[in-house]
Amino acid sequence: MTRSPSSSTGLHGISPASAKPRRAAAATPAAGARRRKAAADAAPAAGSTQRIVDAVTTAIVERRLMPGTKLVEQQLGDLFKVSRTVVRQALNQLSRDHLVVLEPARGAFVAQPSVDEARQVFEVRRMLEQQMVRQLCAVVTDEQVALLRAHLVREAAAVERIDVAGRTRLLADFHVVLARMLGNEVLAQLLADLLARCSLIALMYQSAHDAGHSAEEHVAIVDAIARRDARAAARLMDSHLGHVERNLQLHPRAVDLAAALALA
Amino acid sequence: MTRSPSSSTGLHGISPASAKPRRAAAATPAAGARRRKAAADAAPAAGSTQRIVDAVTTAIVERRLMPGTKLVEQQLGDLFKVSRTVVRQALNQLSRDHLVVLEPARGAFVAQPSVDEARQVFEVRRMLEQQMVRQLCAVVTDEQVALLRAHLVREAAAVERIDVAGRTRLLADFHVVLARMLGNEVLAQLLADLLARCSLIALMYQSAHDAGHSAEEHVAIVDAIARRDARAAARLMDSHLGHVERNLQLHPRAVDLAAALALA
DNA sequence: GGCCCGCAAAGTGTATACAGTCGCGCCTAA
DNA sequence: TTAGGCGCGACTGTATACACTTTGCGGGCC
Repeated sequence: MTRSPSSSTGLHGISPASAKPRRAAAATPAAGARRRKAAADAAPAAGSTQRIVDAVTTAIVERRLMPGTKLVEQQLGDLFKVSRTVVRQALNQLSRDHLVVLEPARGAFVAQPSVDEARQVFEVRRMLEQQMVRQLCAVVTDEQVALLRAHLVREAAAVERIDVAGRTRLLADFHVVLARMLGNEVLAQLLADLLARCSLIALMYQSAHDAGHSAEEHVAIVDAIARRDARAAARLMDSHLGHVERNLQLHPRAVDLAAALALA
Repeated sequence: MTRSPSSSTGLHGISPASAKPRRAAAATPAAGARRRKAAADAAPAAGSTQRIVDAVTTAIVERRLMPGTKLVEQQLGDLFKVSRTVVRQALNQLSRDHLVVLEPARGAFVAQPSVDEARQVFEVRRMLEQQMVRQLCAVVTDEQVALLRAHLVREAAAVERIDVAGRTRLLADFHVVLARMLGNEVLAQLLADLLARCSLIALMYQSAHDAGHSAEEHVAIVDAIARRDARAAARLMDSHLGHVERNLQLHPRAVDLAAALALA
């Protein structure tokens, strides 16, 4: 199977499409040695298109681009010093990830996931991840459990030092790591997709997502996996996702706008 | 939420991306009020890009484009009377659906899913669909059951008259219809994605996929759903997917090429 | 005073032009 | 005869140019 040598087994940014090989700049003469990379953020030497995708993705996830914001092509092109052609490719990829919405002849906008969509995404996650941990209990090795615990340590550290960006990424990556341990790349990428959408959702409906609580629940899940207790692991994962979803303010939320307008 | 008014509730072609609004030709002068919808195949009056995506998708699924075939941009552009720009957008979408692989600076090729990938796709389908039918049993209405039975009738008819293309589409759509009945569009699109990949996989590793057998199993699943027997439905769905996967020749299959070469 | 029409600026959709890369065949030399 | 290098053709990647659509605004009309 011809797969490009990207995708180290380690965790990466949230950006869902980034996981795949995608595109590598070829014809750009001057694109060789642009290498900056702040933290563990955007892949440094990716193709022009991917660079834009990553930048916009992290910008959205880190709340620097609010939902509904219009993304003008020429504007982005100027910022990244590329032509609209490349920008359009990036926007297409982003729309594929449901992070931006393309309105024909009107432009690209940062997506505003509806409450329904949010619920549906969580529903799918519950289906997938419950089964995932259940199966993982059957095949997991002690070394893998150790890797999970190492991840939990990093999570705790990020929570401790109030590193919002890092902790968000780690909390999401936890779920992708679980998928990878099943050796199922398809599942992992699917989940990465869903997690990116979850980030955007959480961003819109966030009330007070207690990161510490999530981290604790991750610990409990890993404990269950370590005991190979499939039943408990599945139940814990289910309740974990339930907590995360319930922390969002999507449940009752102004059914009639009369009340909402009265407030304003 | 602002959703374009596409996506009638009815079933559509297999093409996974097609489900989404995507793109509607705007700048084309002659693109005003073309609305036809012949069978349920390729939408005739979609945007230029979508037209190409649909055409290539059905071409792949109907075995008119074999895996590994190179898709030259200019060539497609000539065929569809559009510029390479549009063709490239279409190829990008197709690569997003895993139906074609884009090799940087080399071109686009019809994907050749590996055995591993095939197994992973089926694994994910099993996870999703087992839970799906289980939940469906809890909420399904009698009318929905009637709709399912109607679908089964169409399946049987297609099997009867040996309409290969139609029957392939209907057998796949069955699963998407189930997803839609949960009211979960996210799940439905995810599943549509996976099903398109399955079509390509089946195409590569097809031994003797007995359509009649699949149709019968669909009947059994619907029966279980009609009885609201979640346990049985989940079990039947699992075994159904197991049968489909086992019918593919991916399991033992020439581990060392010595034997393969000896045969040749 | 309010509504409708038309115009101009901004922005998207598509086509075309150009630059760089890959692959293949030919030609040369051992 | 064969291995290796070189050049040319074909094709991809990117930038630019142009056509069309949308939209905000101002003036005329009711």
